[in-house]
Amino acid sequence: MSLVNDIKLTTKKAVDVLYETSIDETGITVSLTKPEFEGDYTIVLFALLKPLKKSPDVLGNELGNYLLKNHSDLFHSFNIIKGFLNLVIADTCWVNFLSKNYNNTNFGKQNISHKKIMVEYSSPNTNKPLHLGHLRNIFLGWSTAELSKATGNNVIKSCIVNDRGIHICKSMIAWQRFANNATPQSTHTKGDHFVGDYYVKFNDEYKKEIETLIGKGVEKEMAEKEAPIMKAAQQMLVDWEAGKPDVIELWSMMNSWVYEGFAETYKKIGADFDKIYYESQTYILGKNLVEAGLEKGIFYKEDDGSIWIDLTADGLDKKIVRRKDGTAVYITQDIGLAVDKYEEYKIDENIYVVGDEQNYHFKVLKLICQKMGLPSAKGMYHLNYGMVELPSGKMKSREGTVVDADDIVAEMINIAKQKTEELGKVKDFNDEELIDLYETIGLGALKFFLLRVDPKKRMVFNPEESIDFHGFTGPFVQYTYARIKSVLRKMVIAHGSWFMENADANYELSAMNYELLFPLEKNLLVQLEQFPTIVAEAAVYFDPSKIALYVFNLAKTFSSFYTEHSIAGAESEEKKYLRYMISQQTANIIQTAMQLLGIKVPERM
RNA sequence: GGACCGGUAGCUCAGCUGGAUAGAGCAUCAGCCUUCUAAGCUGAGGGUCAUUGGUUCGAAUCCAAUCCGGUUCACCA
Repeated sequence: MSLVNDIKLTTKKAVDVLYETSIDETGITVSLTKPEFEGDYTIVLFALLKPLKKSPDVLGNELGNYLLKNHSDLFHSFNIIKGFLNLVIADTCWVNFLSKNYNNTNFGKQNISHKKIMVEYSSPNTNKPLHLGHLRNIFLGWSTAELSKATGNNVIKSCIVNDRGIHICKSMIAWQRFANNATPQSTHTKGDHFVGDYYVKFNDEYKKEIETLIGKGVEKEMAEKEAPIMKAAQQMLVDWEAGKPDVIELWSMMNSWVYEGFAETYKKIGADFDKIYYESQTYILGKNLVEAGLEKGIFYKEDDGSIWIDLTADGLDKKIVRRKDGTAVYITQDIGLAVDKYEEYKIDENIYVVGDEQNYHFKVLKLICQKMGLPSAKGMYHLNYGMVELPSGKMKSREGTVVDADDIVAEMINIAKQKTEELGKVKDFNDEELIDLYETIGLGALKFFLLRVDPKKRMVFNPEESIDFHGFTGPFVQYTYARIKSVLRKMVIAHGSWFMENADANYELSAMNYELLFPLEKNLLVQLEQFPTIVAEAAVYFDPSKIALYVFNLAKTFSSFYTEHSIAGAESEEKKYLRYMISQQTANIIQTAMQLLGIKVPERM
């Protein structure tokens, strides 16, 4: 139970007793007291004035006096400024909180929700390597899943591999024609990059063929349709769905190259999945469902044989669900997959982490599932996020402006290496420890950068200015953690671990009085206490940026505190224990918060 | 054209379920390492919260209109 909640509930009770009026505690606004006023938390009285027919001063005084008298364990004093009732929380309350939780490495994790949730993320196409946009997706999906777990849910991380479709056929055609049987091994190229090169090659050839046709006097639109290489790709898709052995063989071989490449990247960035779906396996179920829907009259057939659904009555358009040549489109397999997931896991919620450019697609998908009466429609939620853009605008693979995932990861790690070497603080590390540290910092910087902004908003990445290691960044938080751990190690050496681990027992709570906590100590305690609330909020809104912001602010406050007050050399034994406990809990929370973002923290850096 | 999303400091972003004088980081400038790690700390400058109107005790926050930017409405995925 959070302190803010306690304040709300006691206030509700106070109003009940004092005025015999029942109010909803969610209607009580409790906020942090502004630094320029005395107090920790503030009850905003305006909303209560009318129903209780009181002036701000009278209500504030009556309420304040009641709270003080009946909850002296919680409140120390109060003051009223205009319509704001500022409450000073009792120091014993803070210290009790601290001694109860400072050694709990799971503090912040809670058991308040019990749903079965699938989070689908990453979901790559197997025709090209991952790029920066995928990284935002992956970090967001992974973190969201962990946040959901941290509030008690049973979470299944899943991934749909888009391993079939016309785009895959494009790489296949290009490889057939231009590769001379080259392989990733023979060219020493990472498999996903290798296949991606042929996807690019296809588009180059396609463009050339269009130009040739236009040169012969063919209309542009016609040329795009009739280019031989495109025809070949389309034929290959038909052959694939028909199960033509040589096509299937080529397809499996090229996909296996891509999977090897992806596996390497996933391992590097710490992505993992409990269940992997392949579109090549779900699309048939989708096609069958379309067939069934056609019989039920949910879909209709055009004269050319294509199958559609008319959503104009719902304010949307008509949507194709099967091509005239009988092959499945993107949405066909998504219908199948939704059913598949539900049948196997009976999930309460089915979260799709997919970019906001597909908002319309998911609106349509959910609507189709609803119209088909599928139980899986209910829990569908499209967790959409904004695109990662360059200062010049959208990343475009055709213009070569895509920031490759492997490249940016390698670059971040390299920058971490350079900076670490410049600072020269870990000269005694062996090679293994160094590599580990560079990865921790480099990936920490990258993940934090991508997770610190509201997922819903599109974000700009400027490759010219490399990602910062100062300020609101992963390395700053990691550095704060390393500094805390350094102090804690020294204190354990000086006092012995048993002594420090039982700091609360050695600390005389009774000696506390209000003047004892310095502002920075108090600020830290206030922030530490809020952590579980932040975790719950971030989980509910699927928003890791709330964690990033919180942990940064915590680290910032700690850094000020660290500069202002000595921990190991505190002015009294009491203060030493107090600050030890504060430091210990801050470290624990930083570690937990960063873990929820998928970021490791180093003991030294 | 329809639908949806966004516009806050030079730049990148918080704040948006209405509350006190709108906050961070970067960049700029000025300070701080014989004291627990300076990837740090302290301070300064920097704002018509796109515009206009409305709702009310109170609006960056809610509503409407307008302007600007984006996404989408594919027999691509």
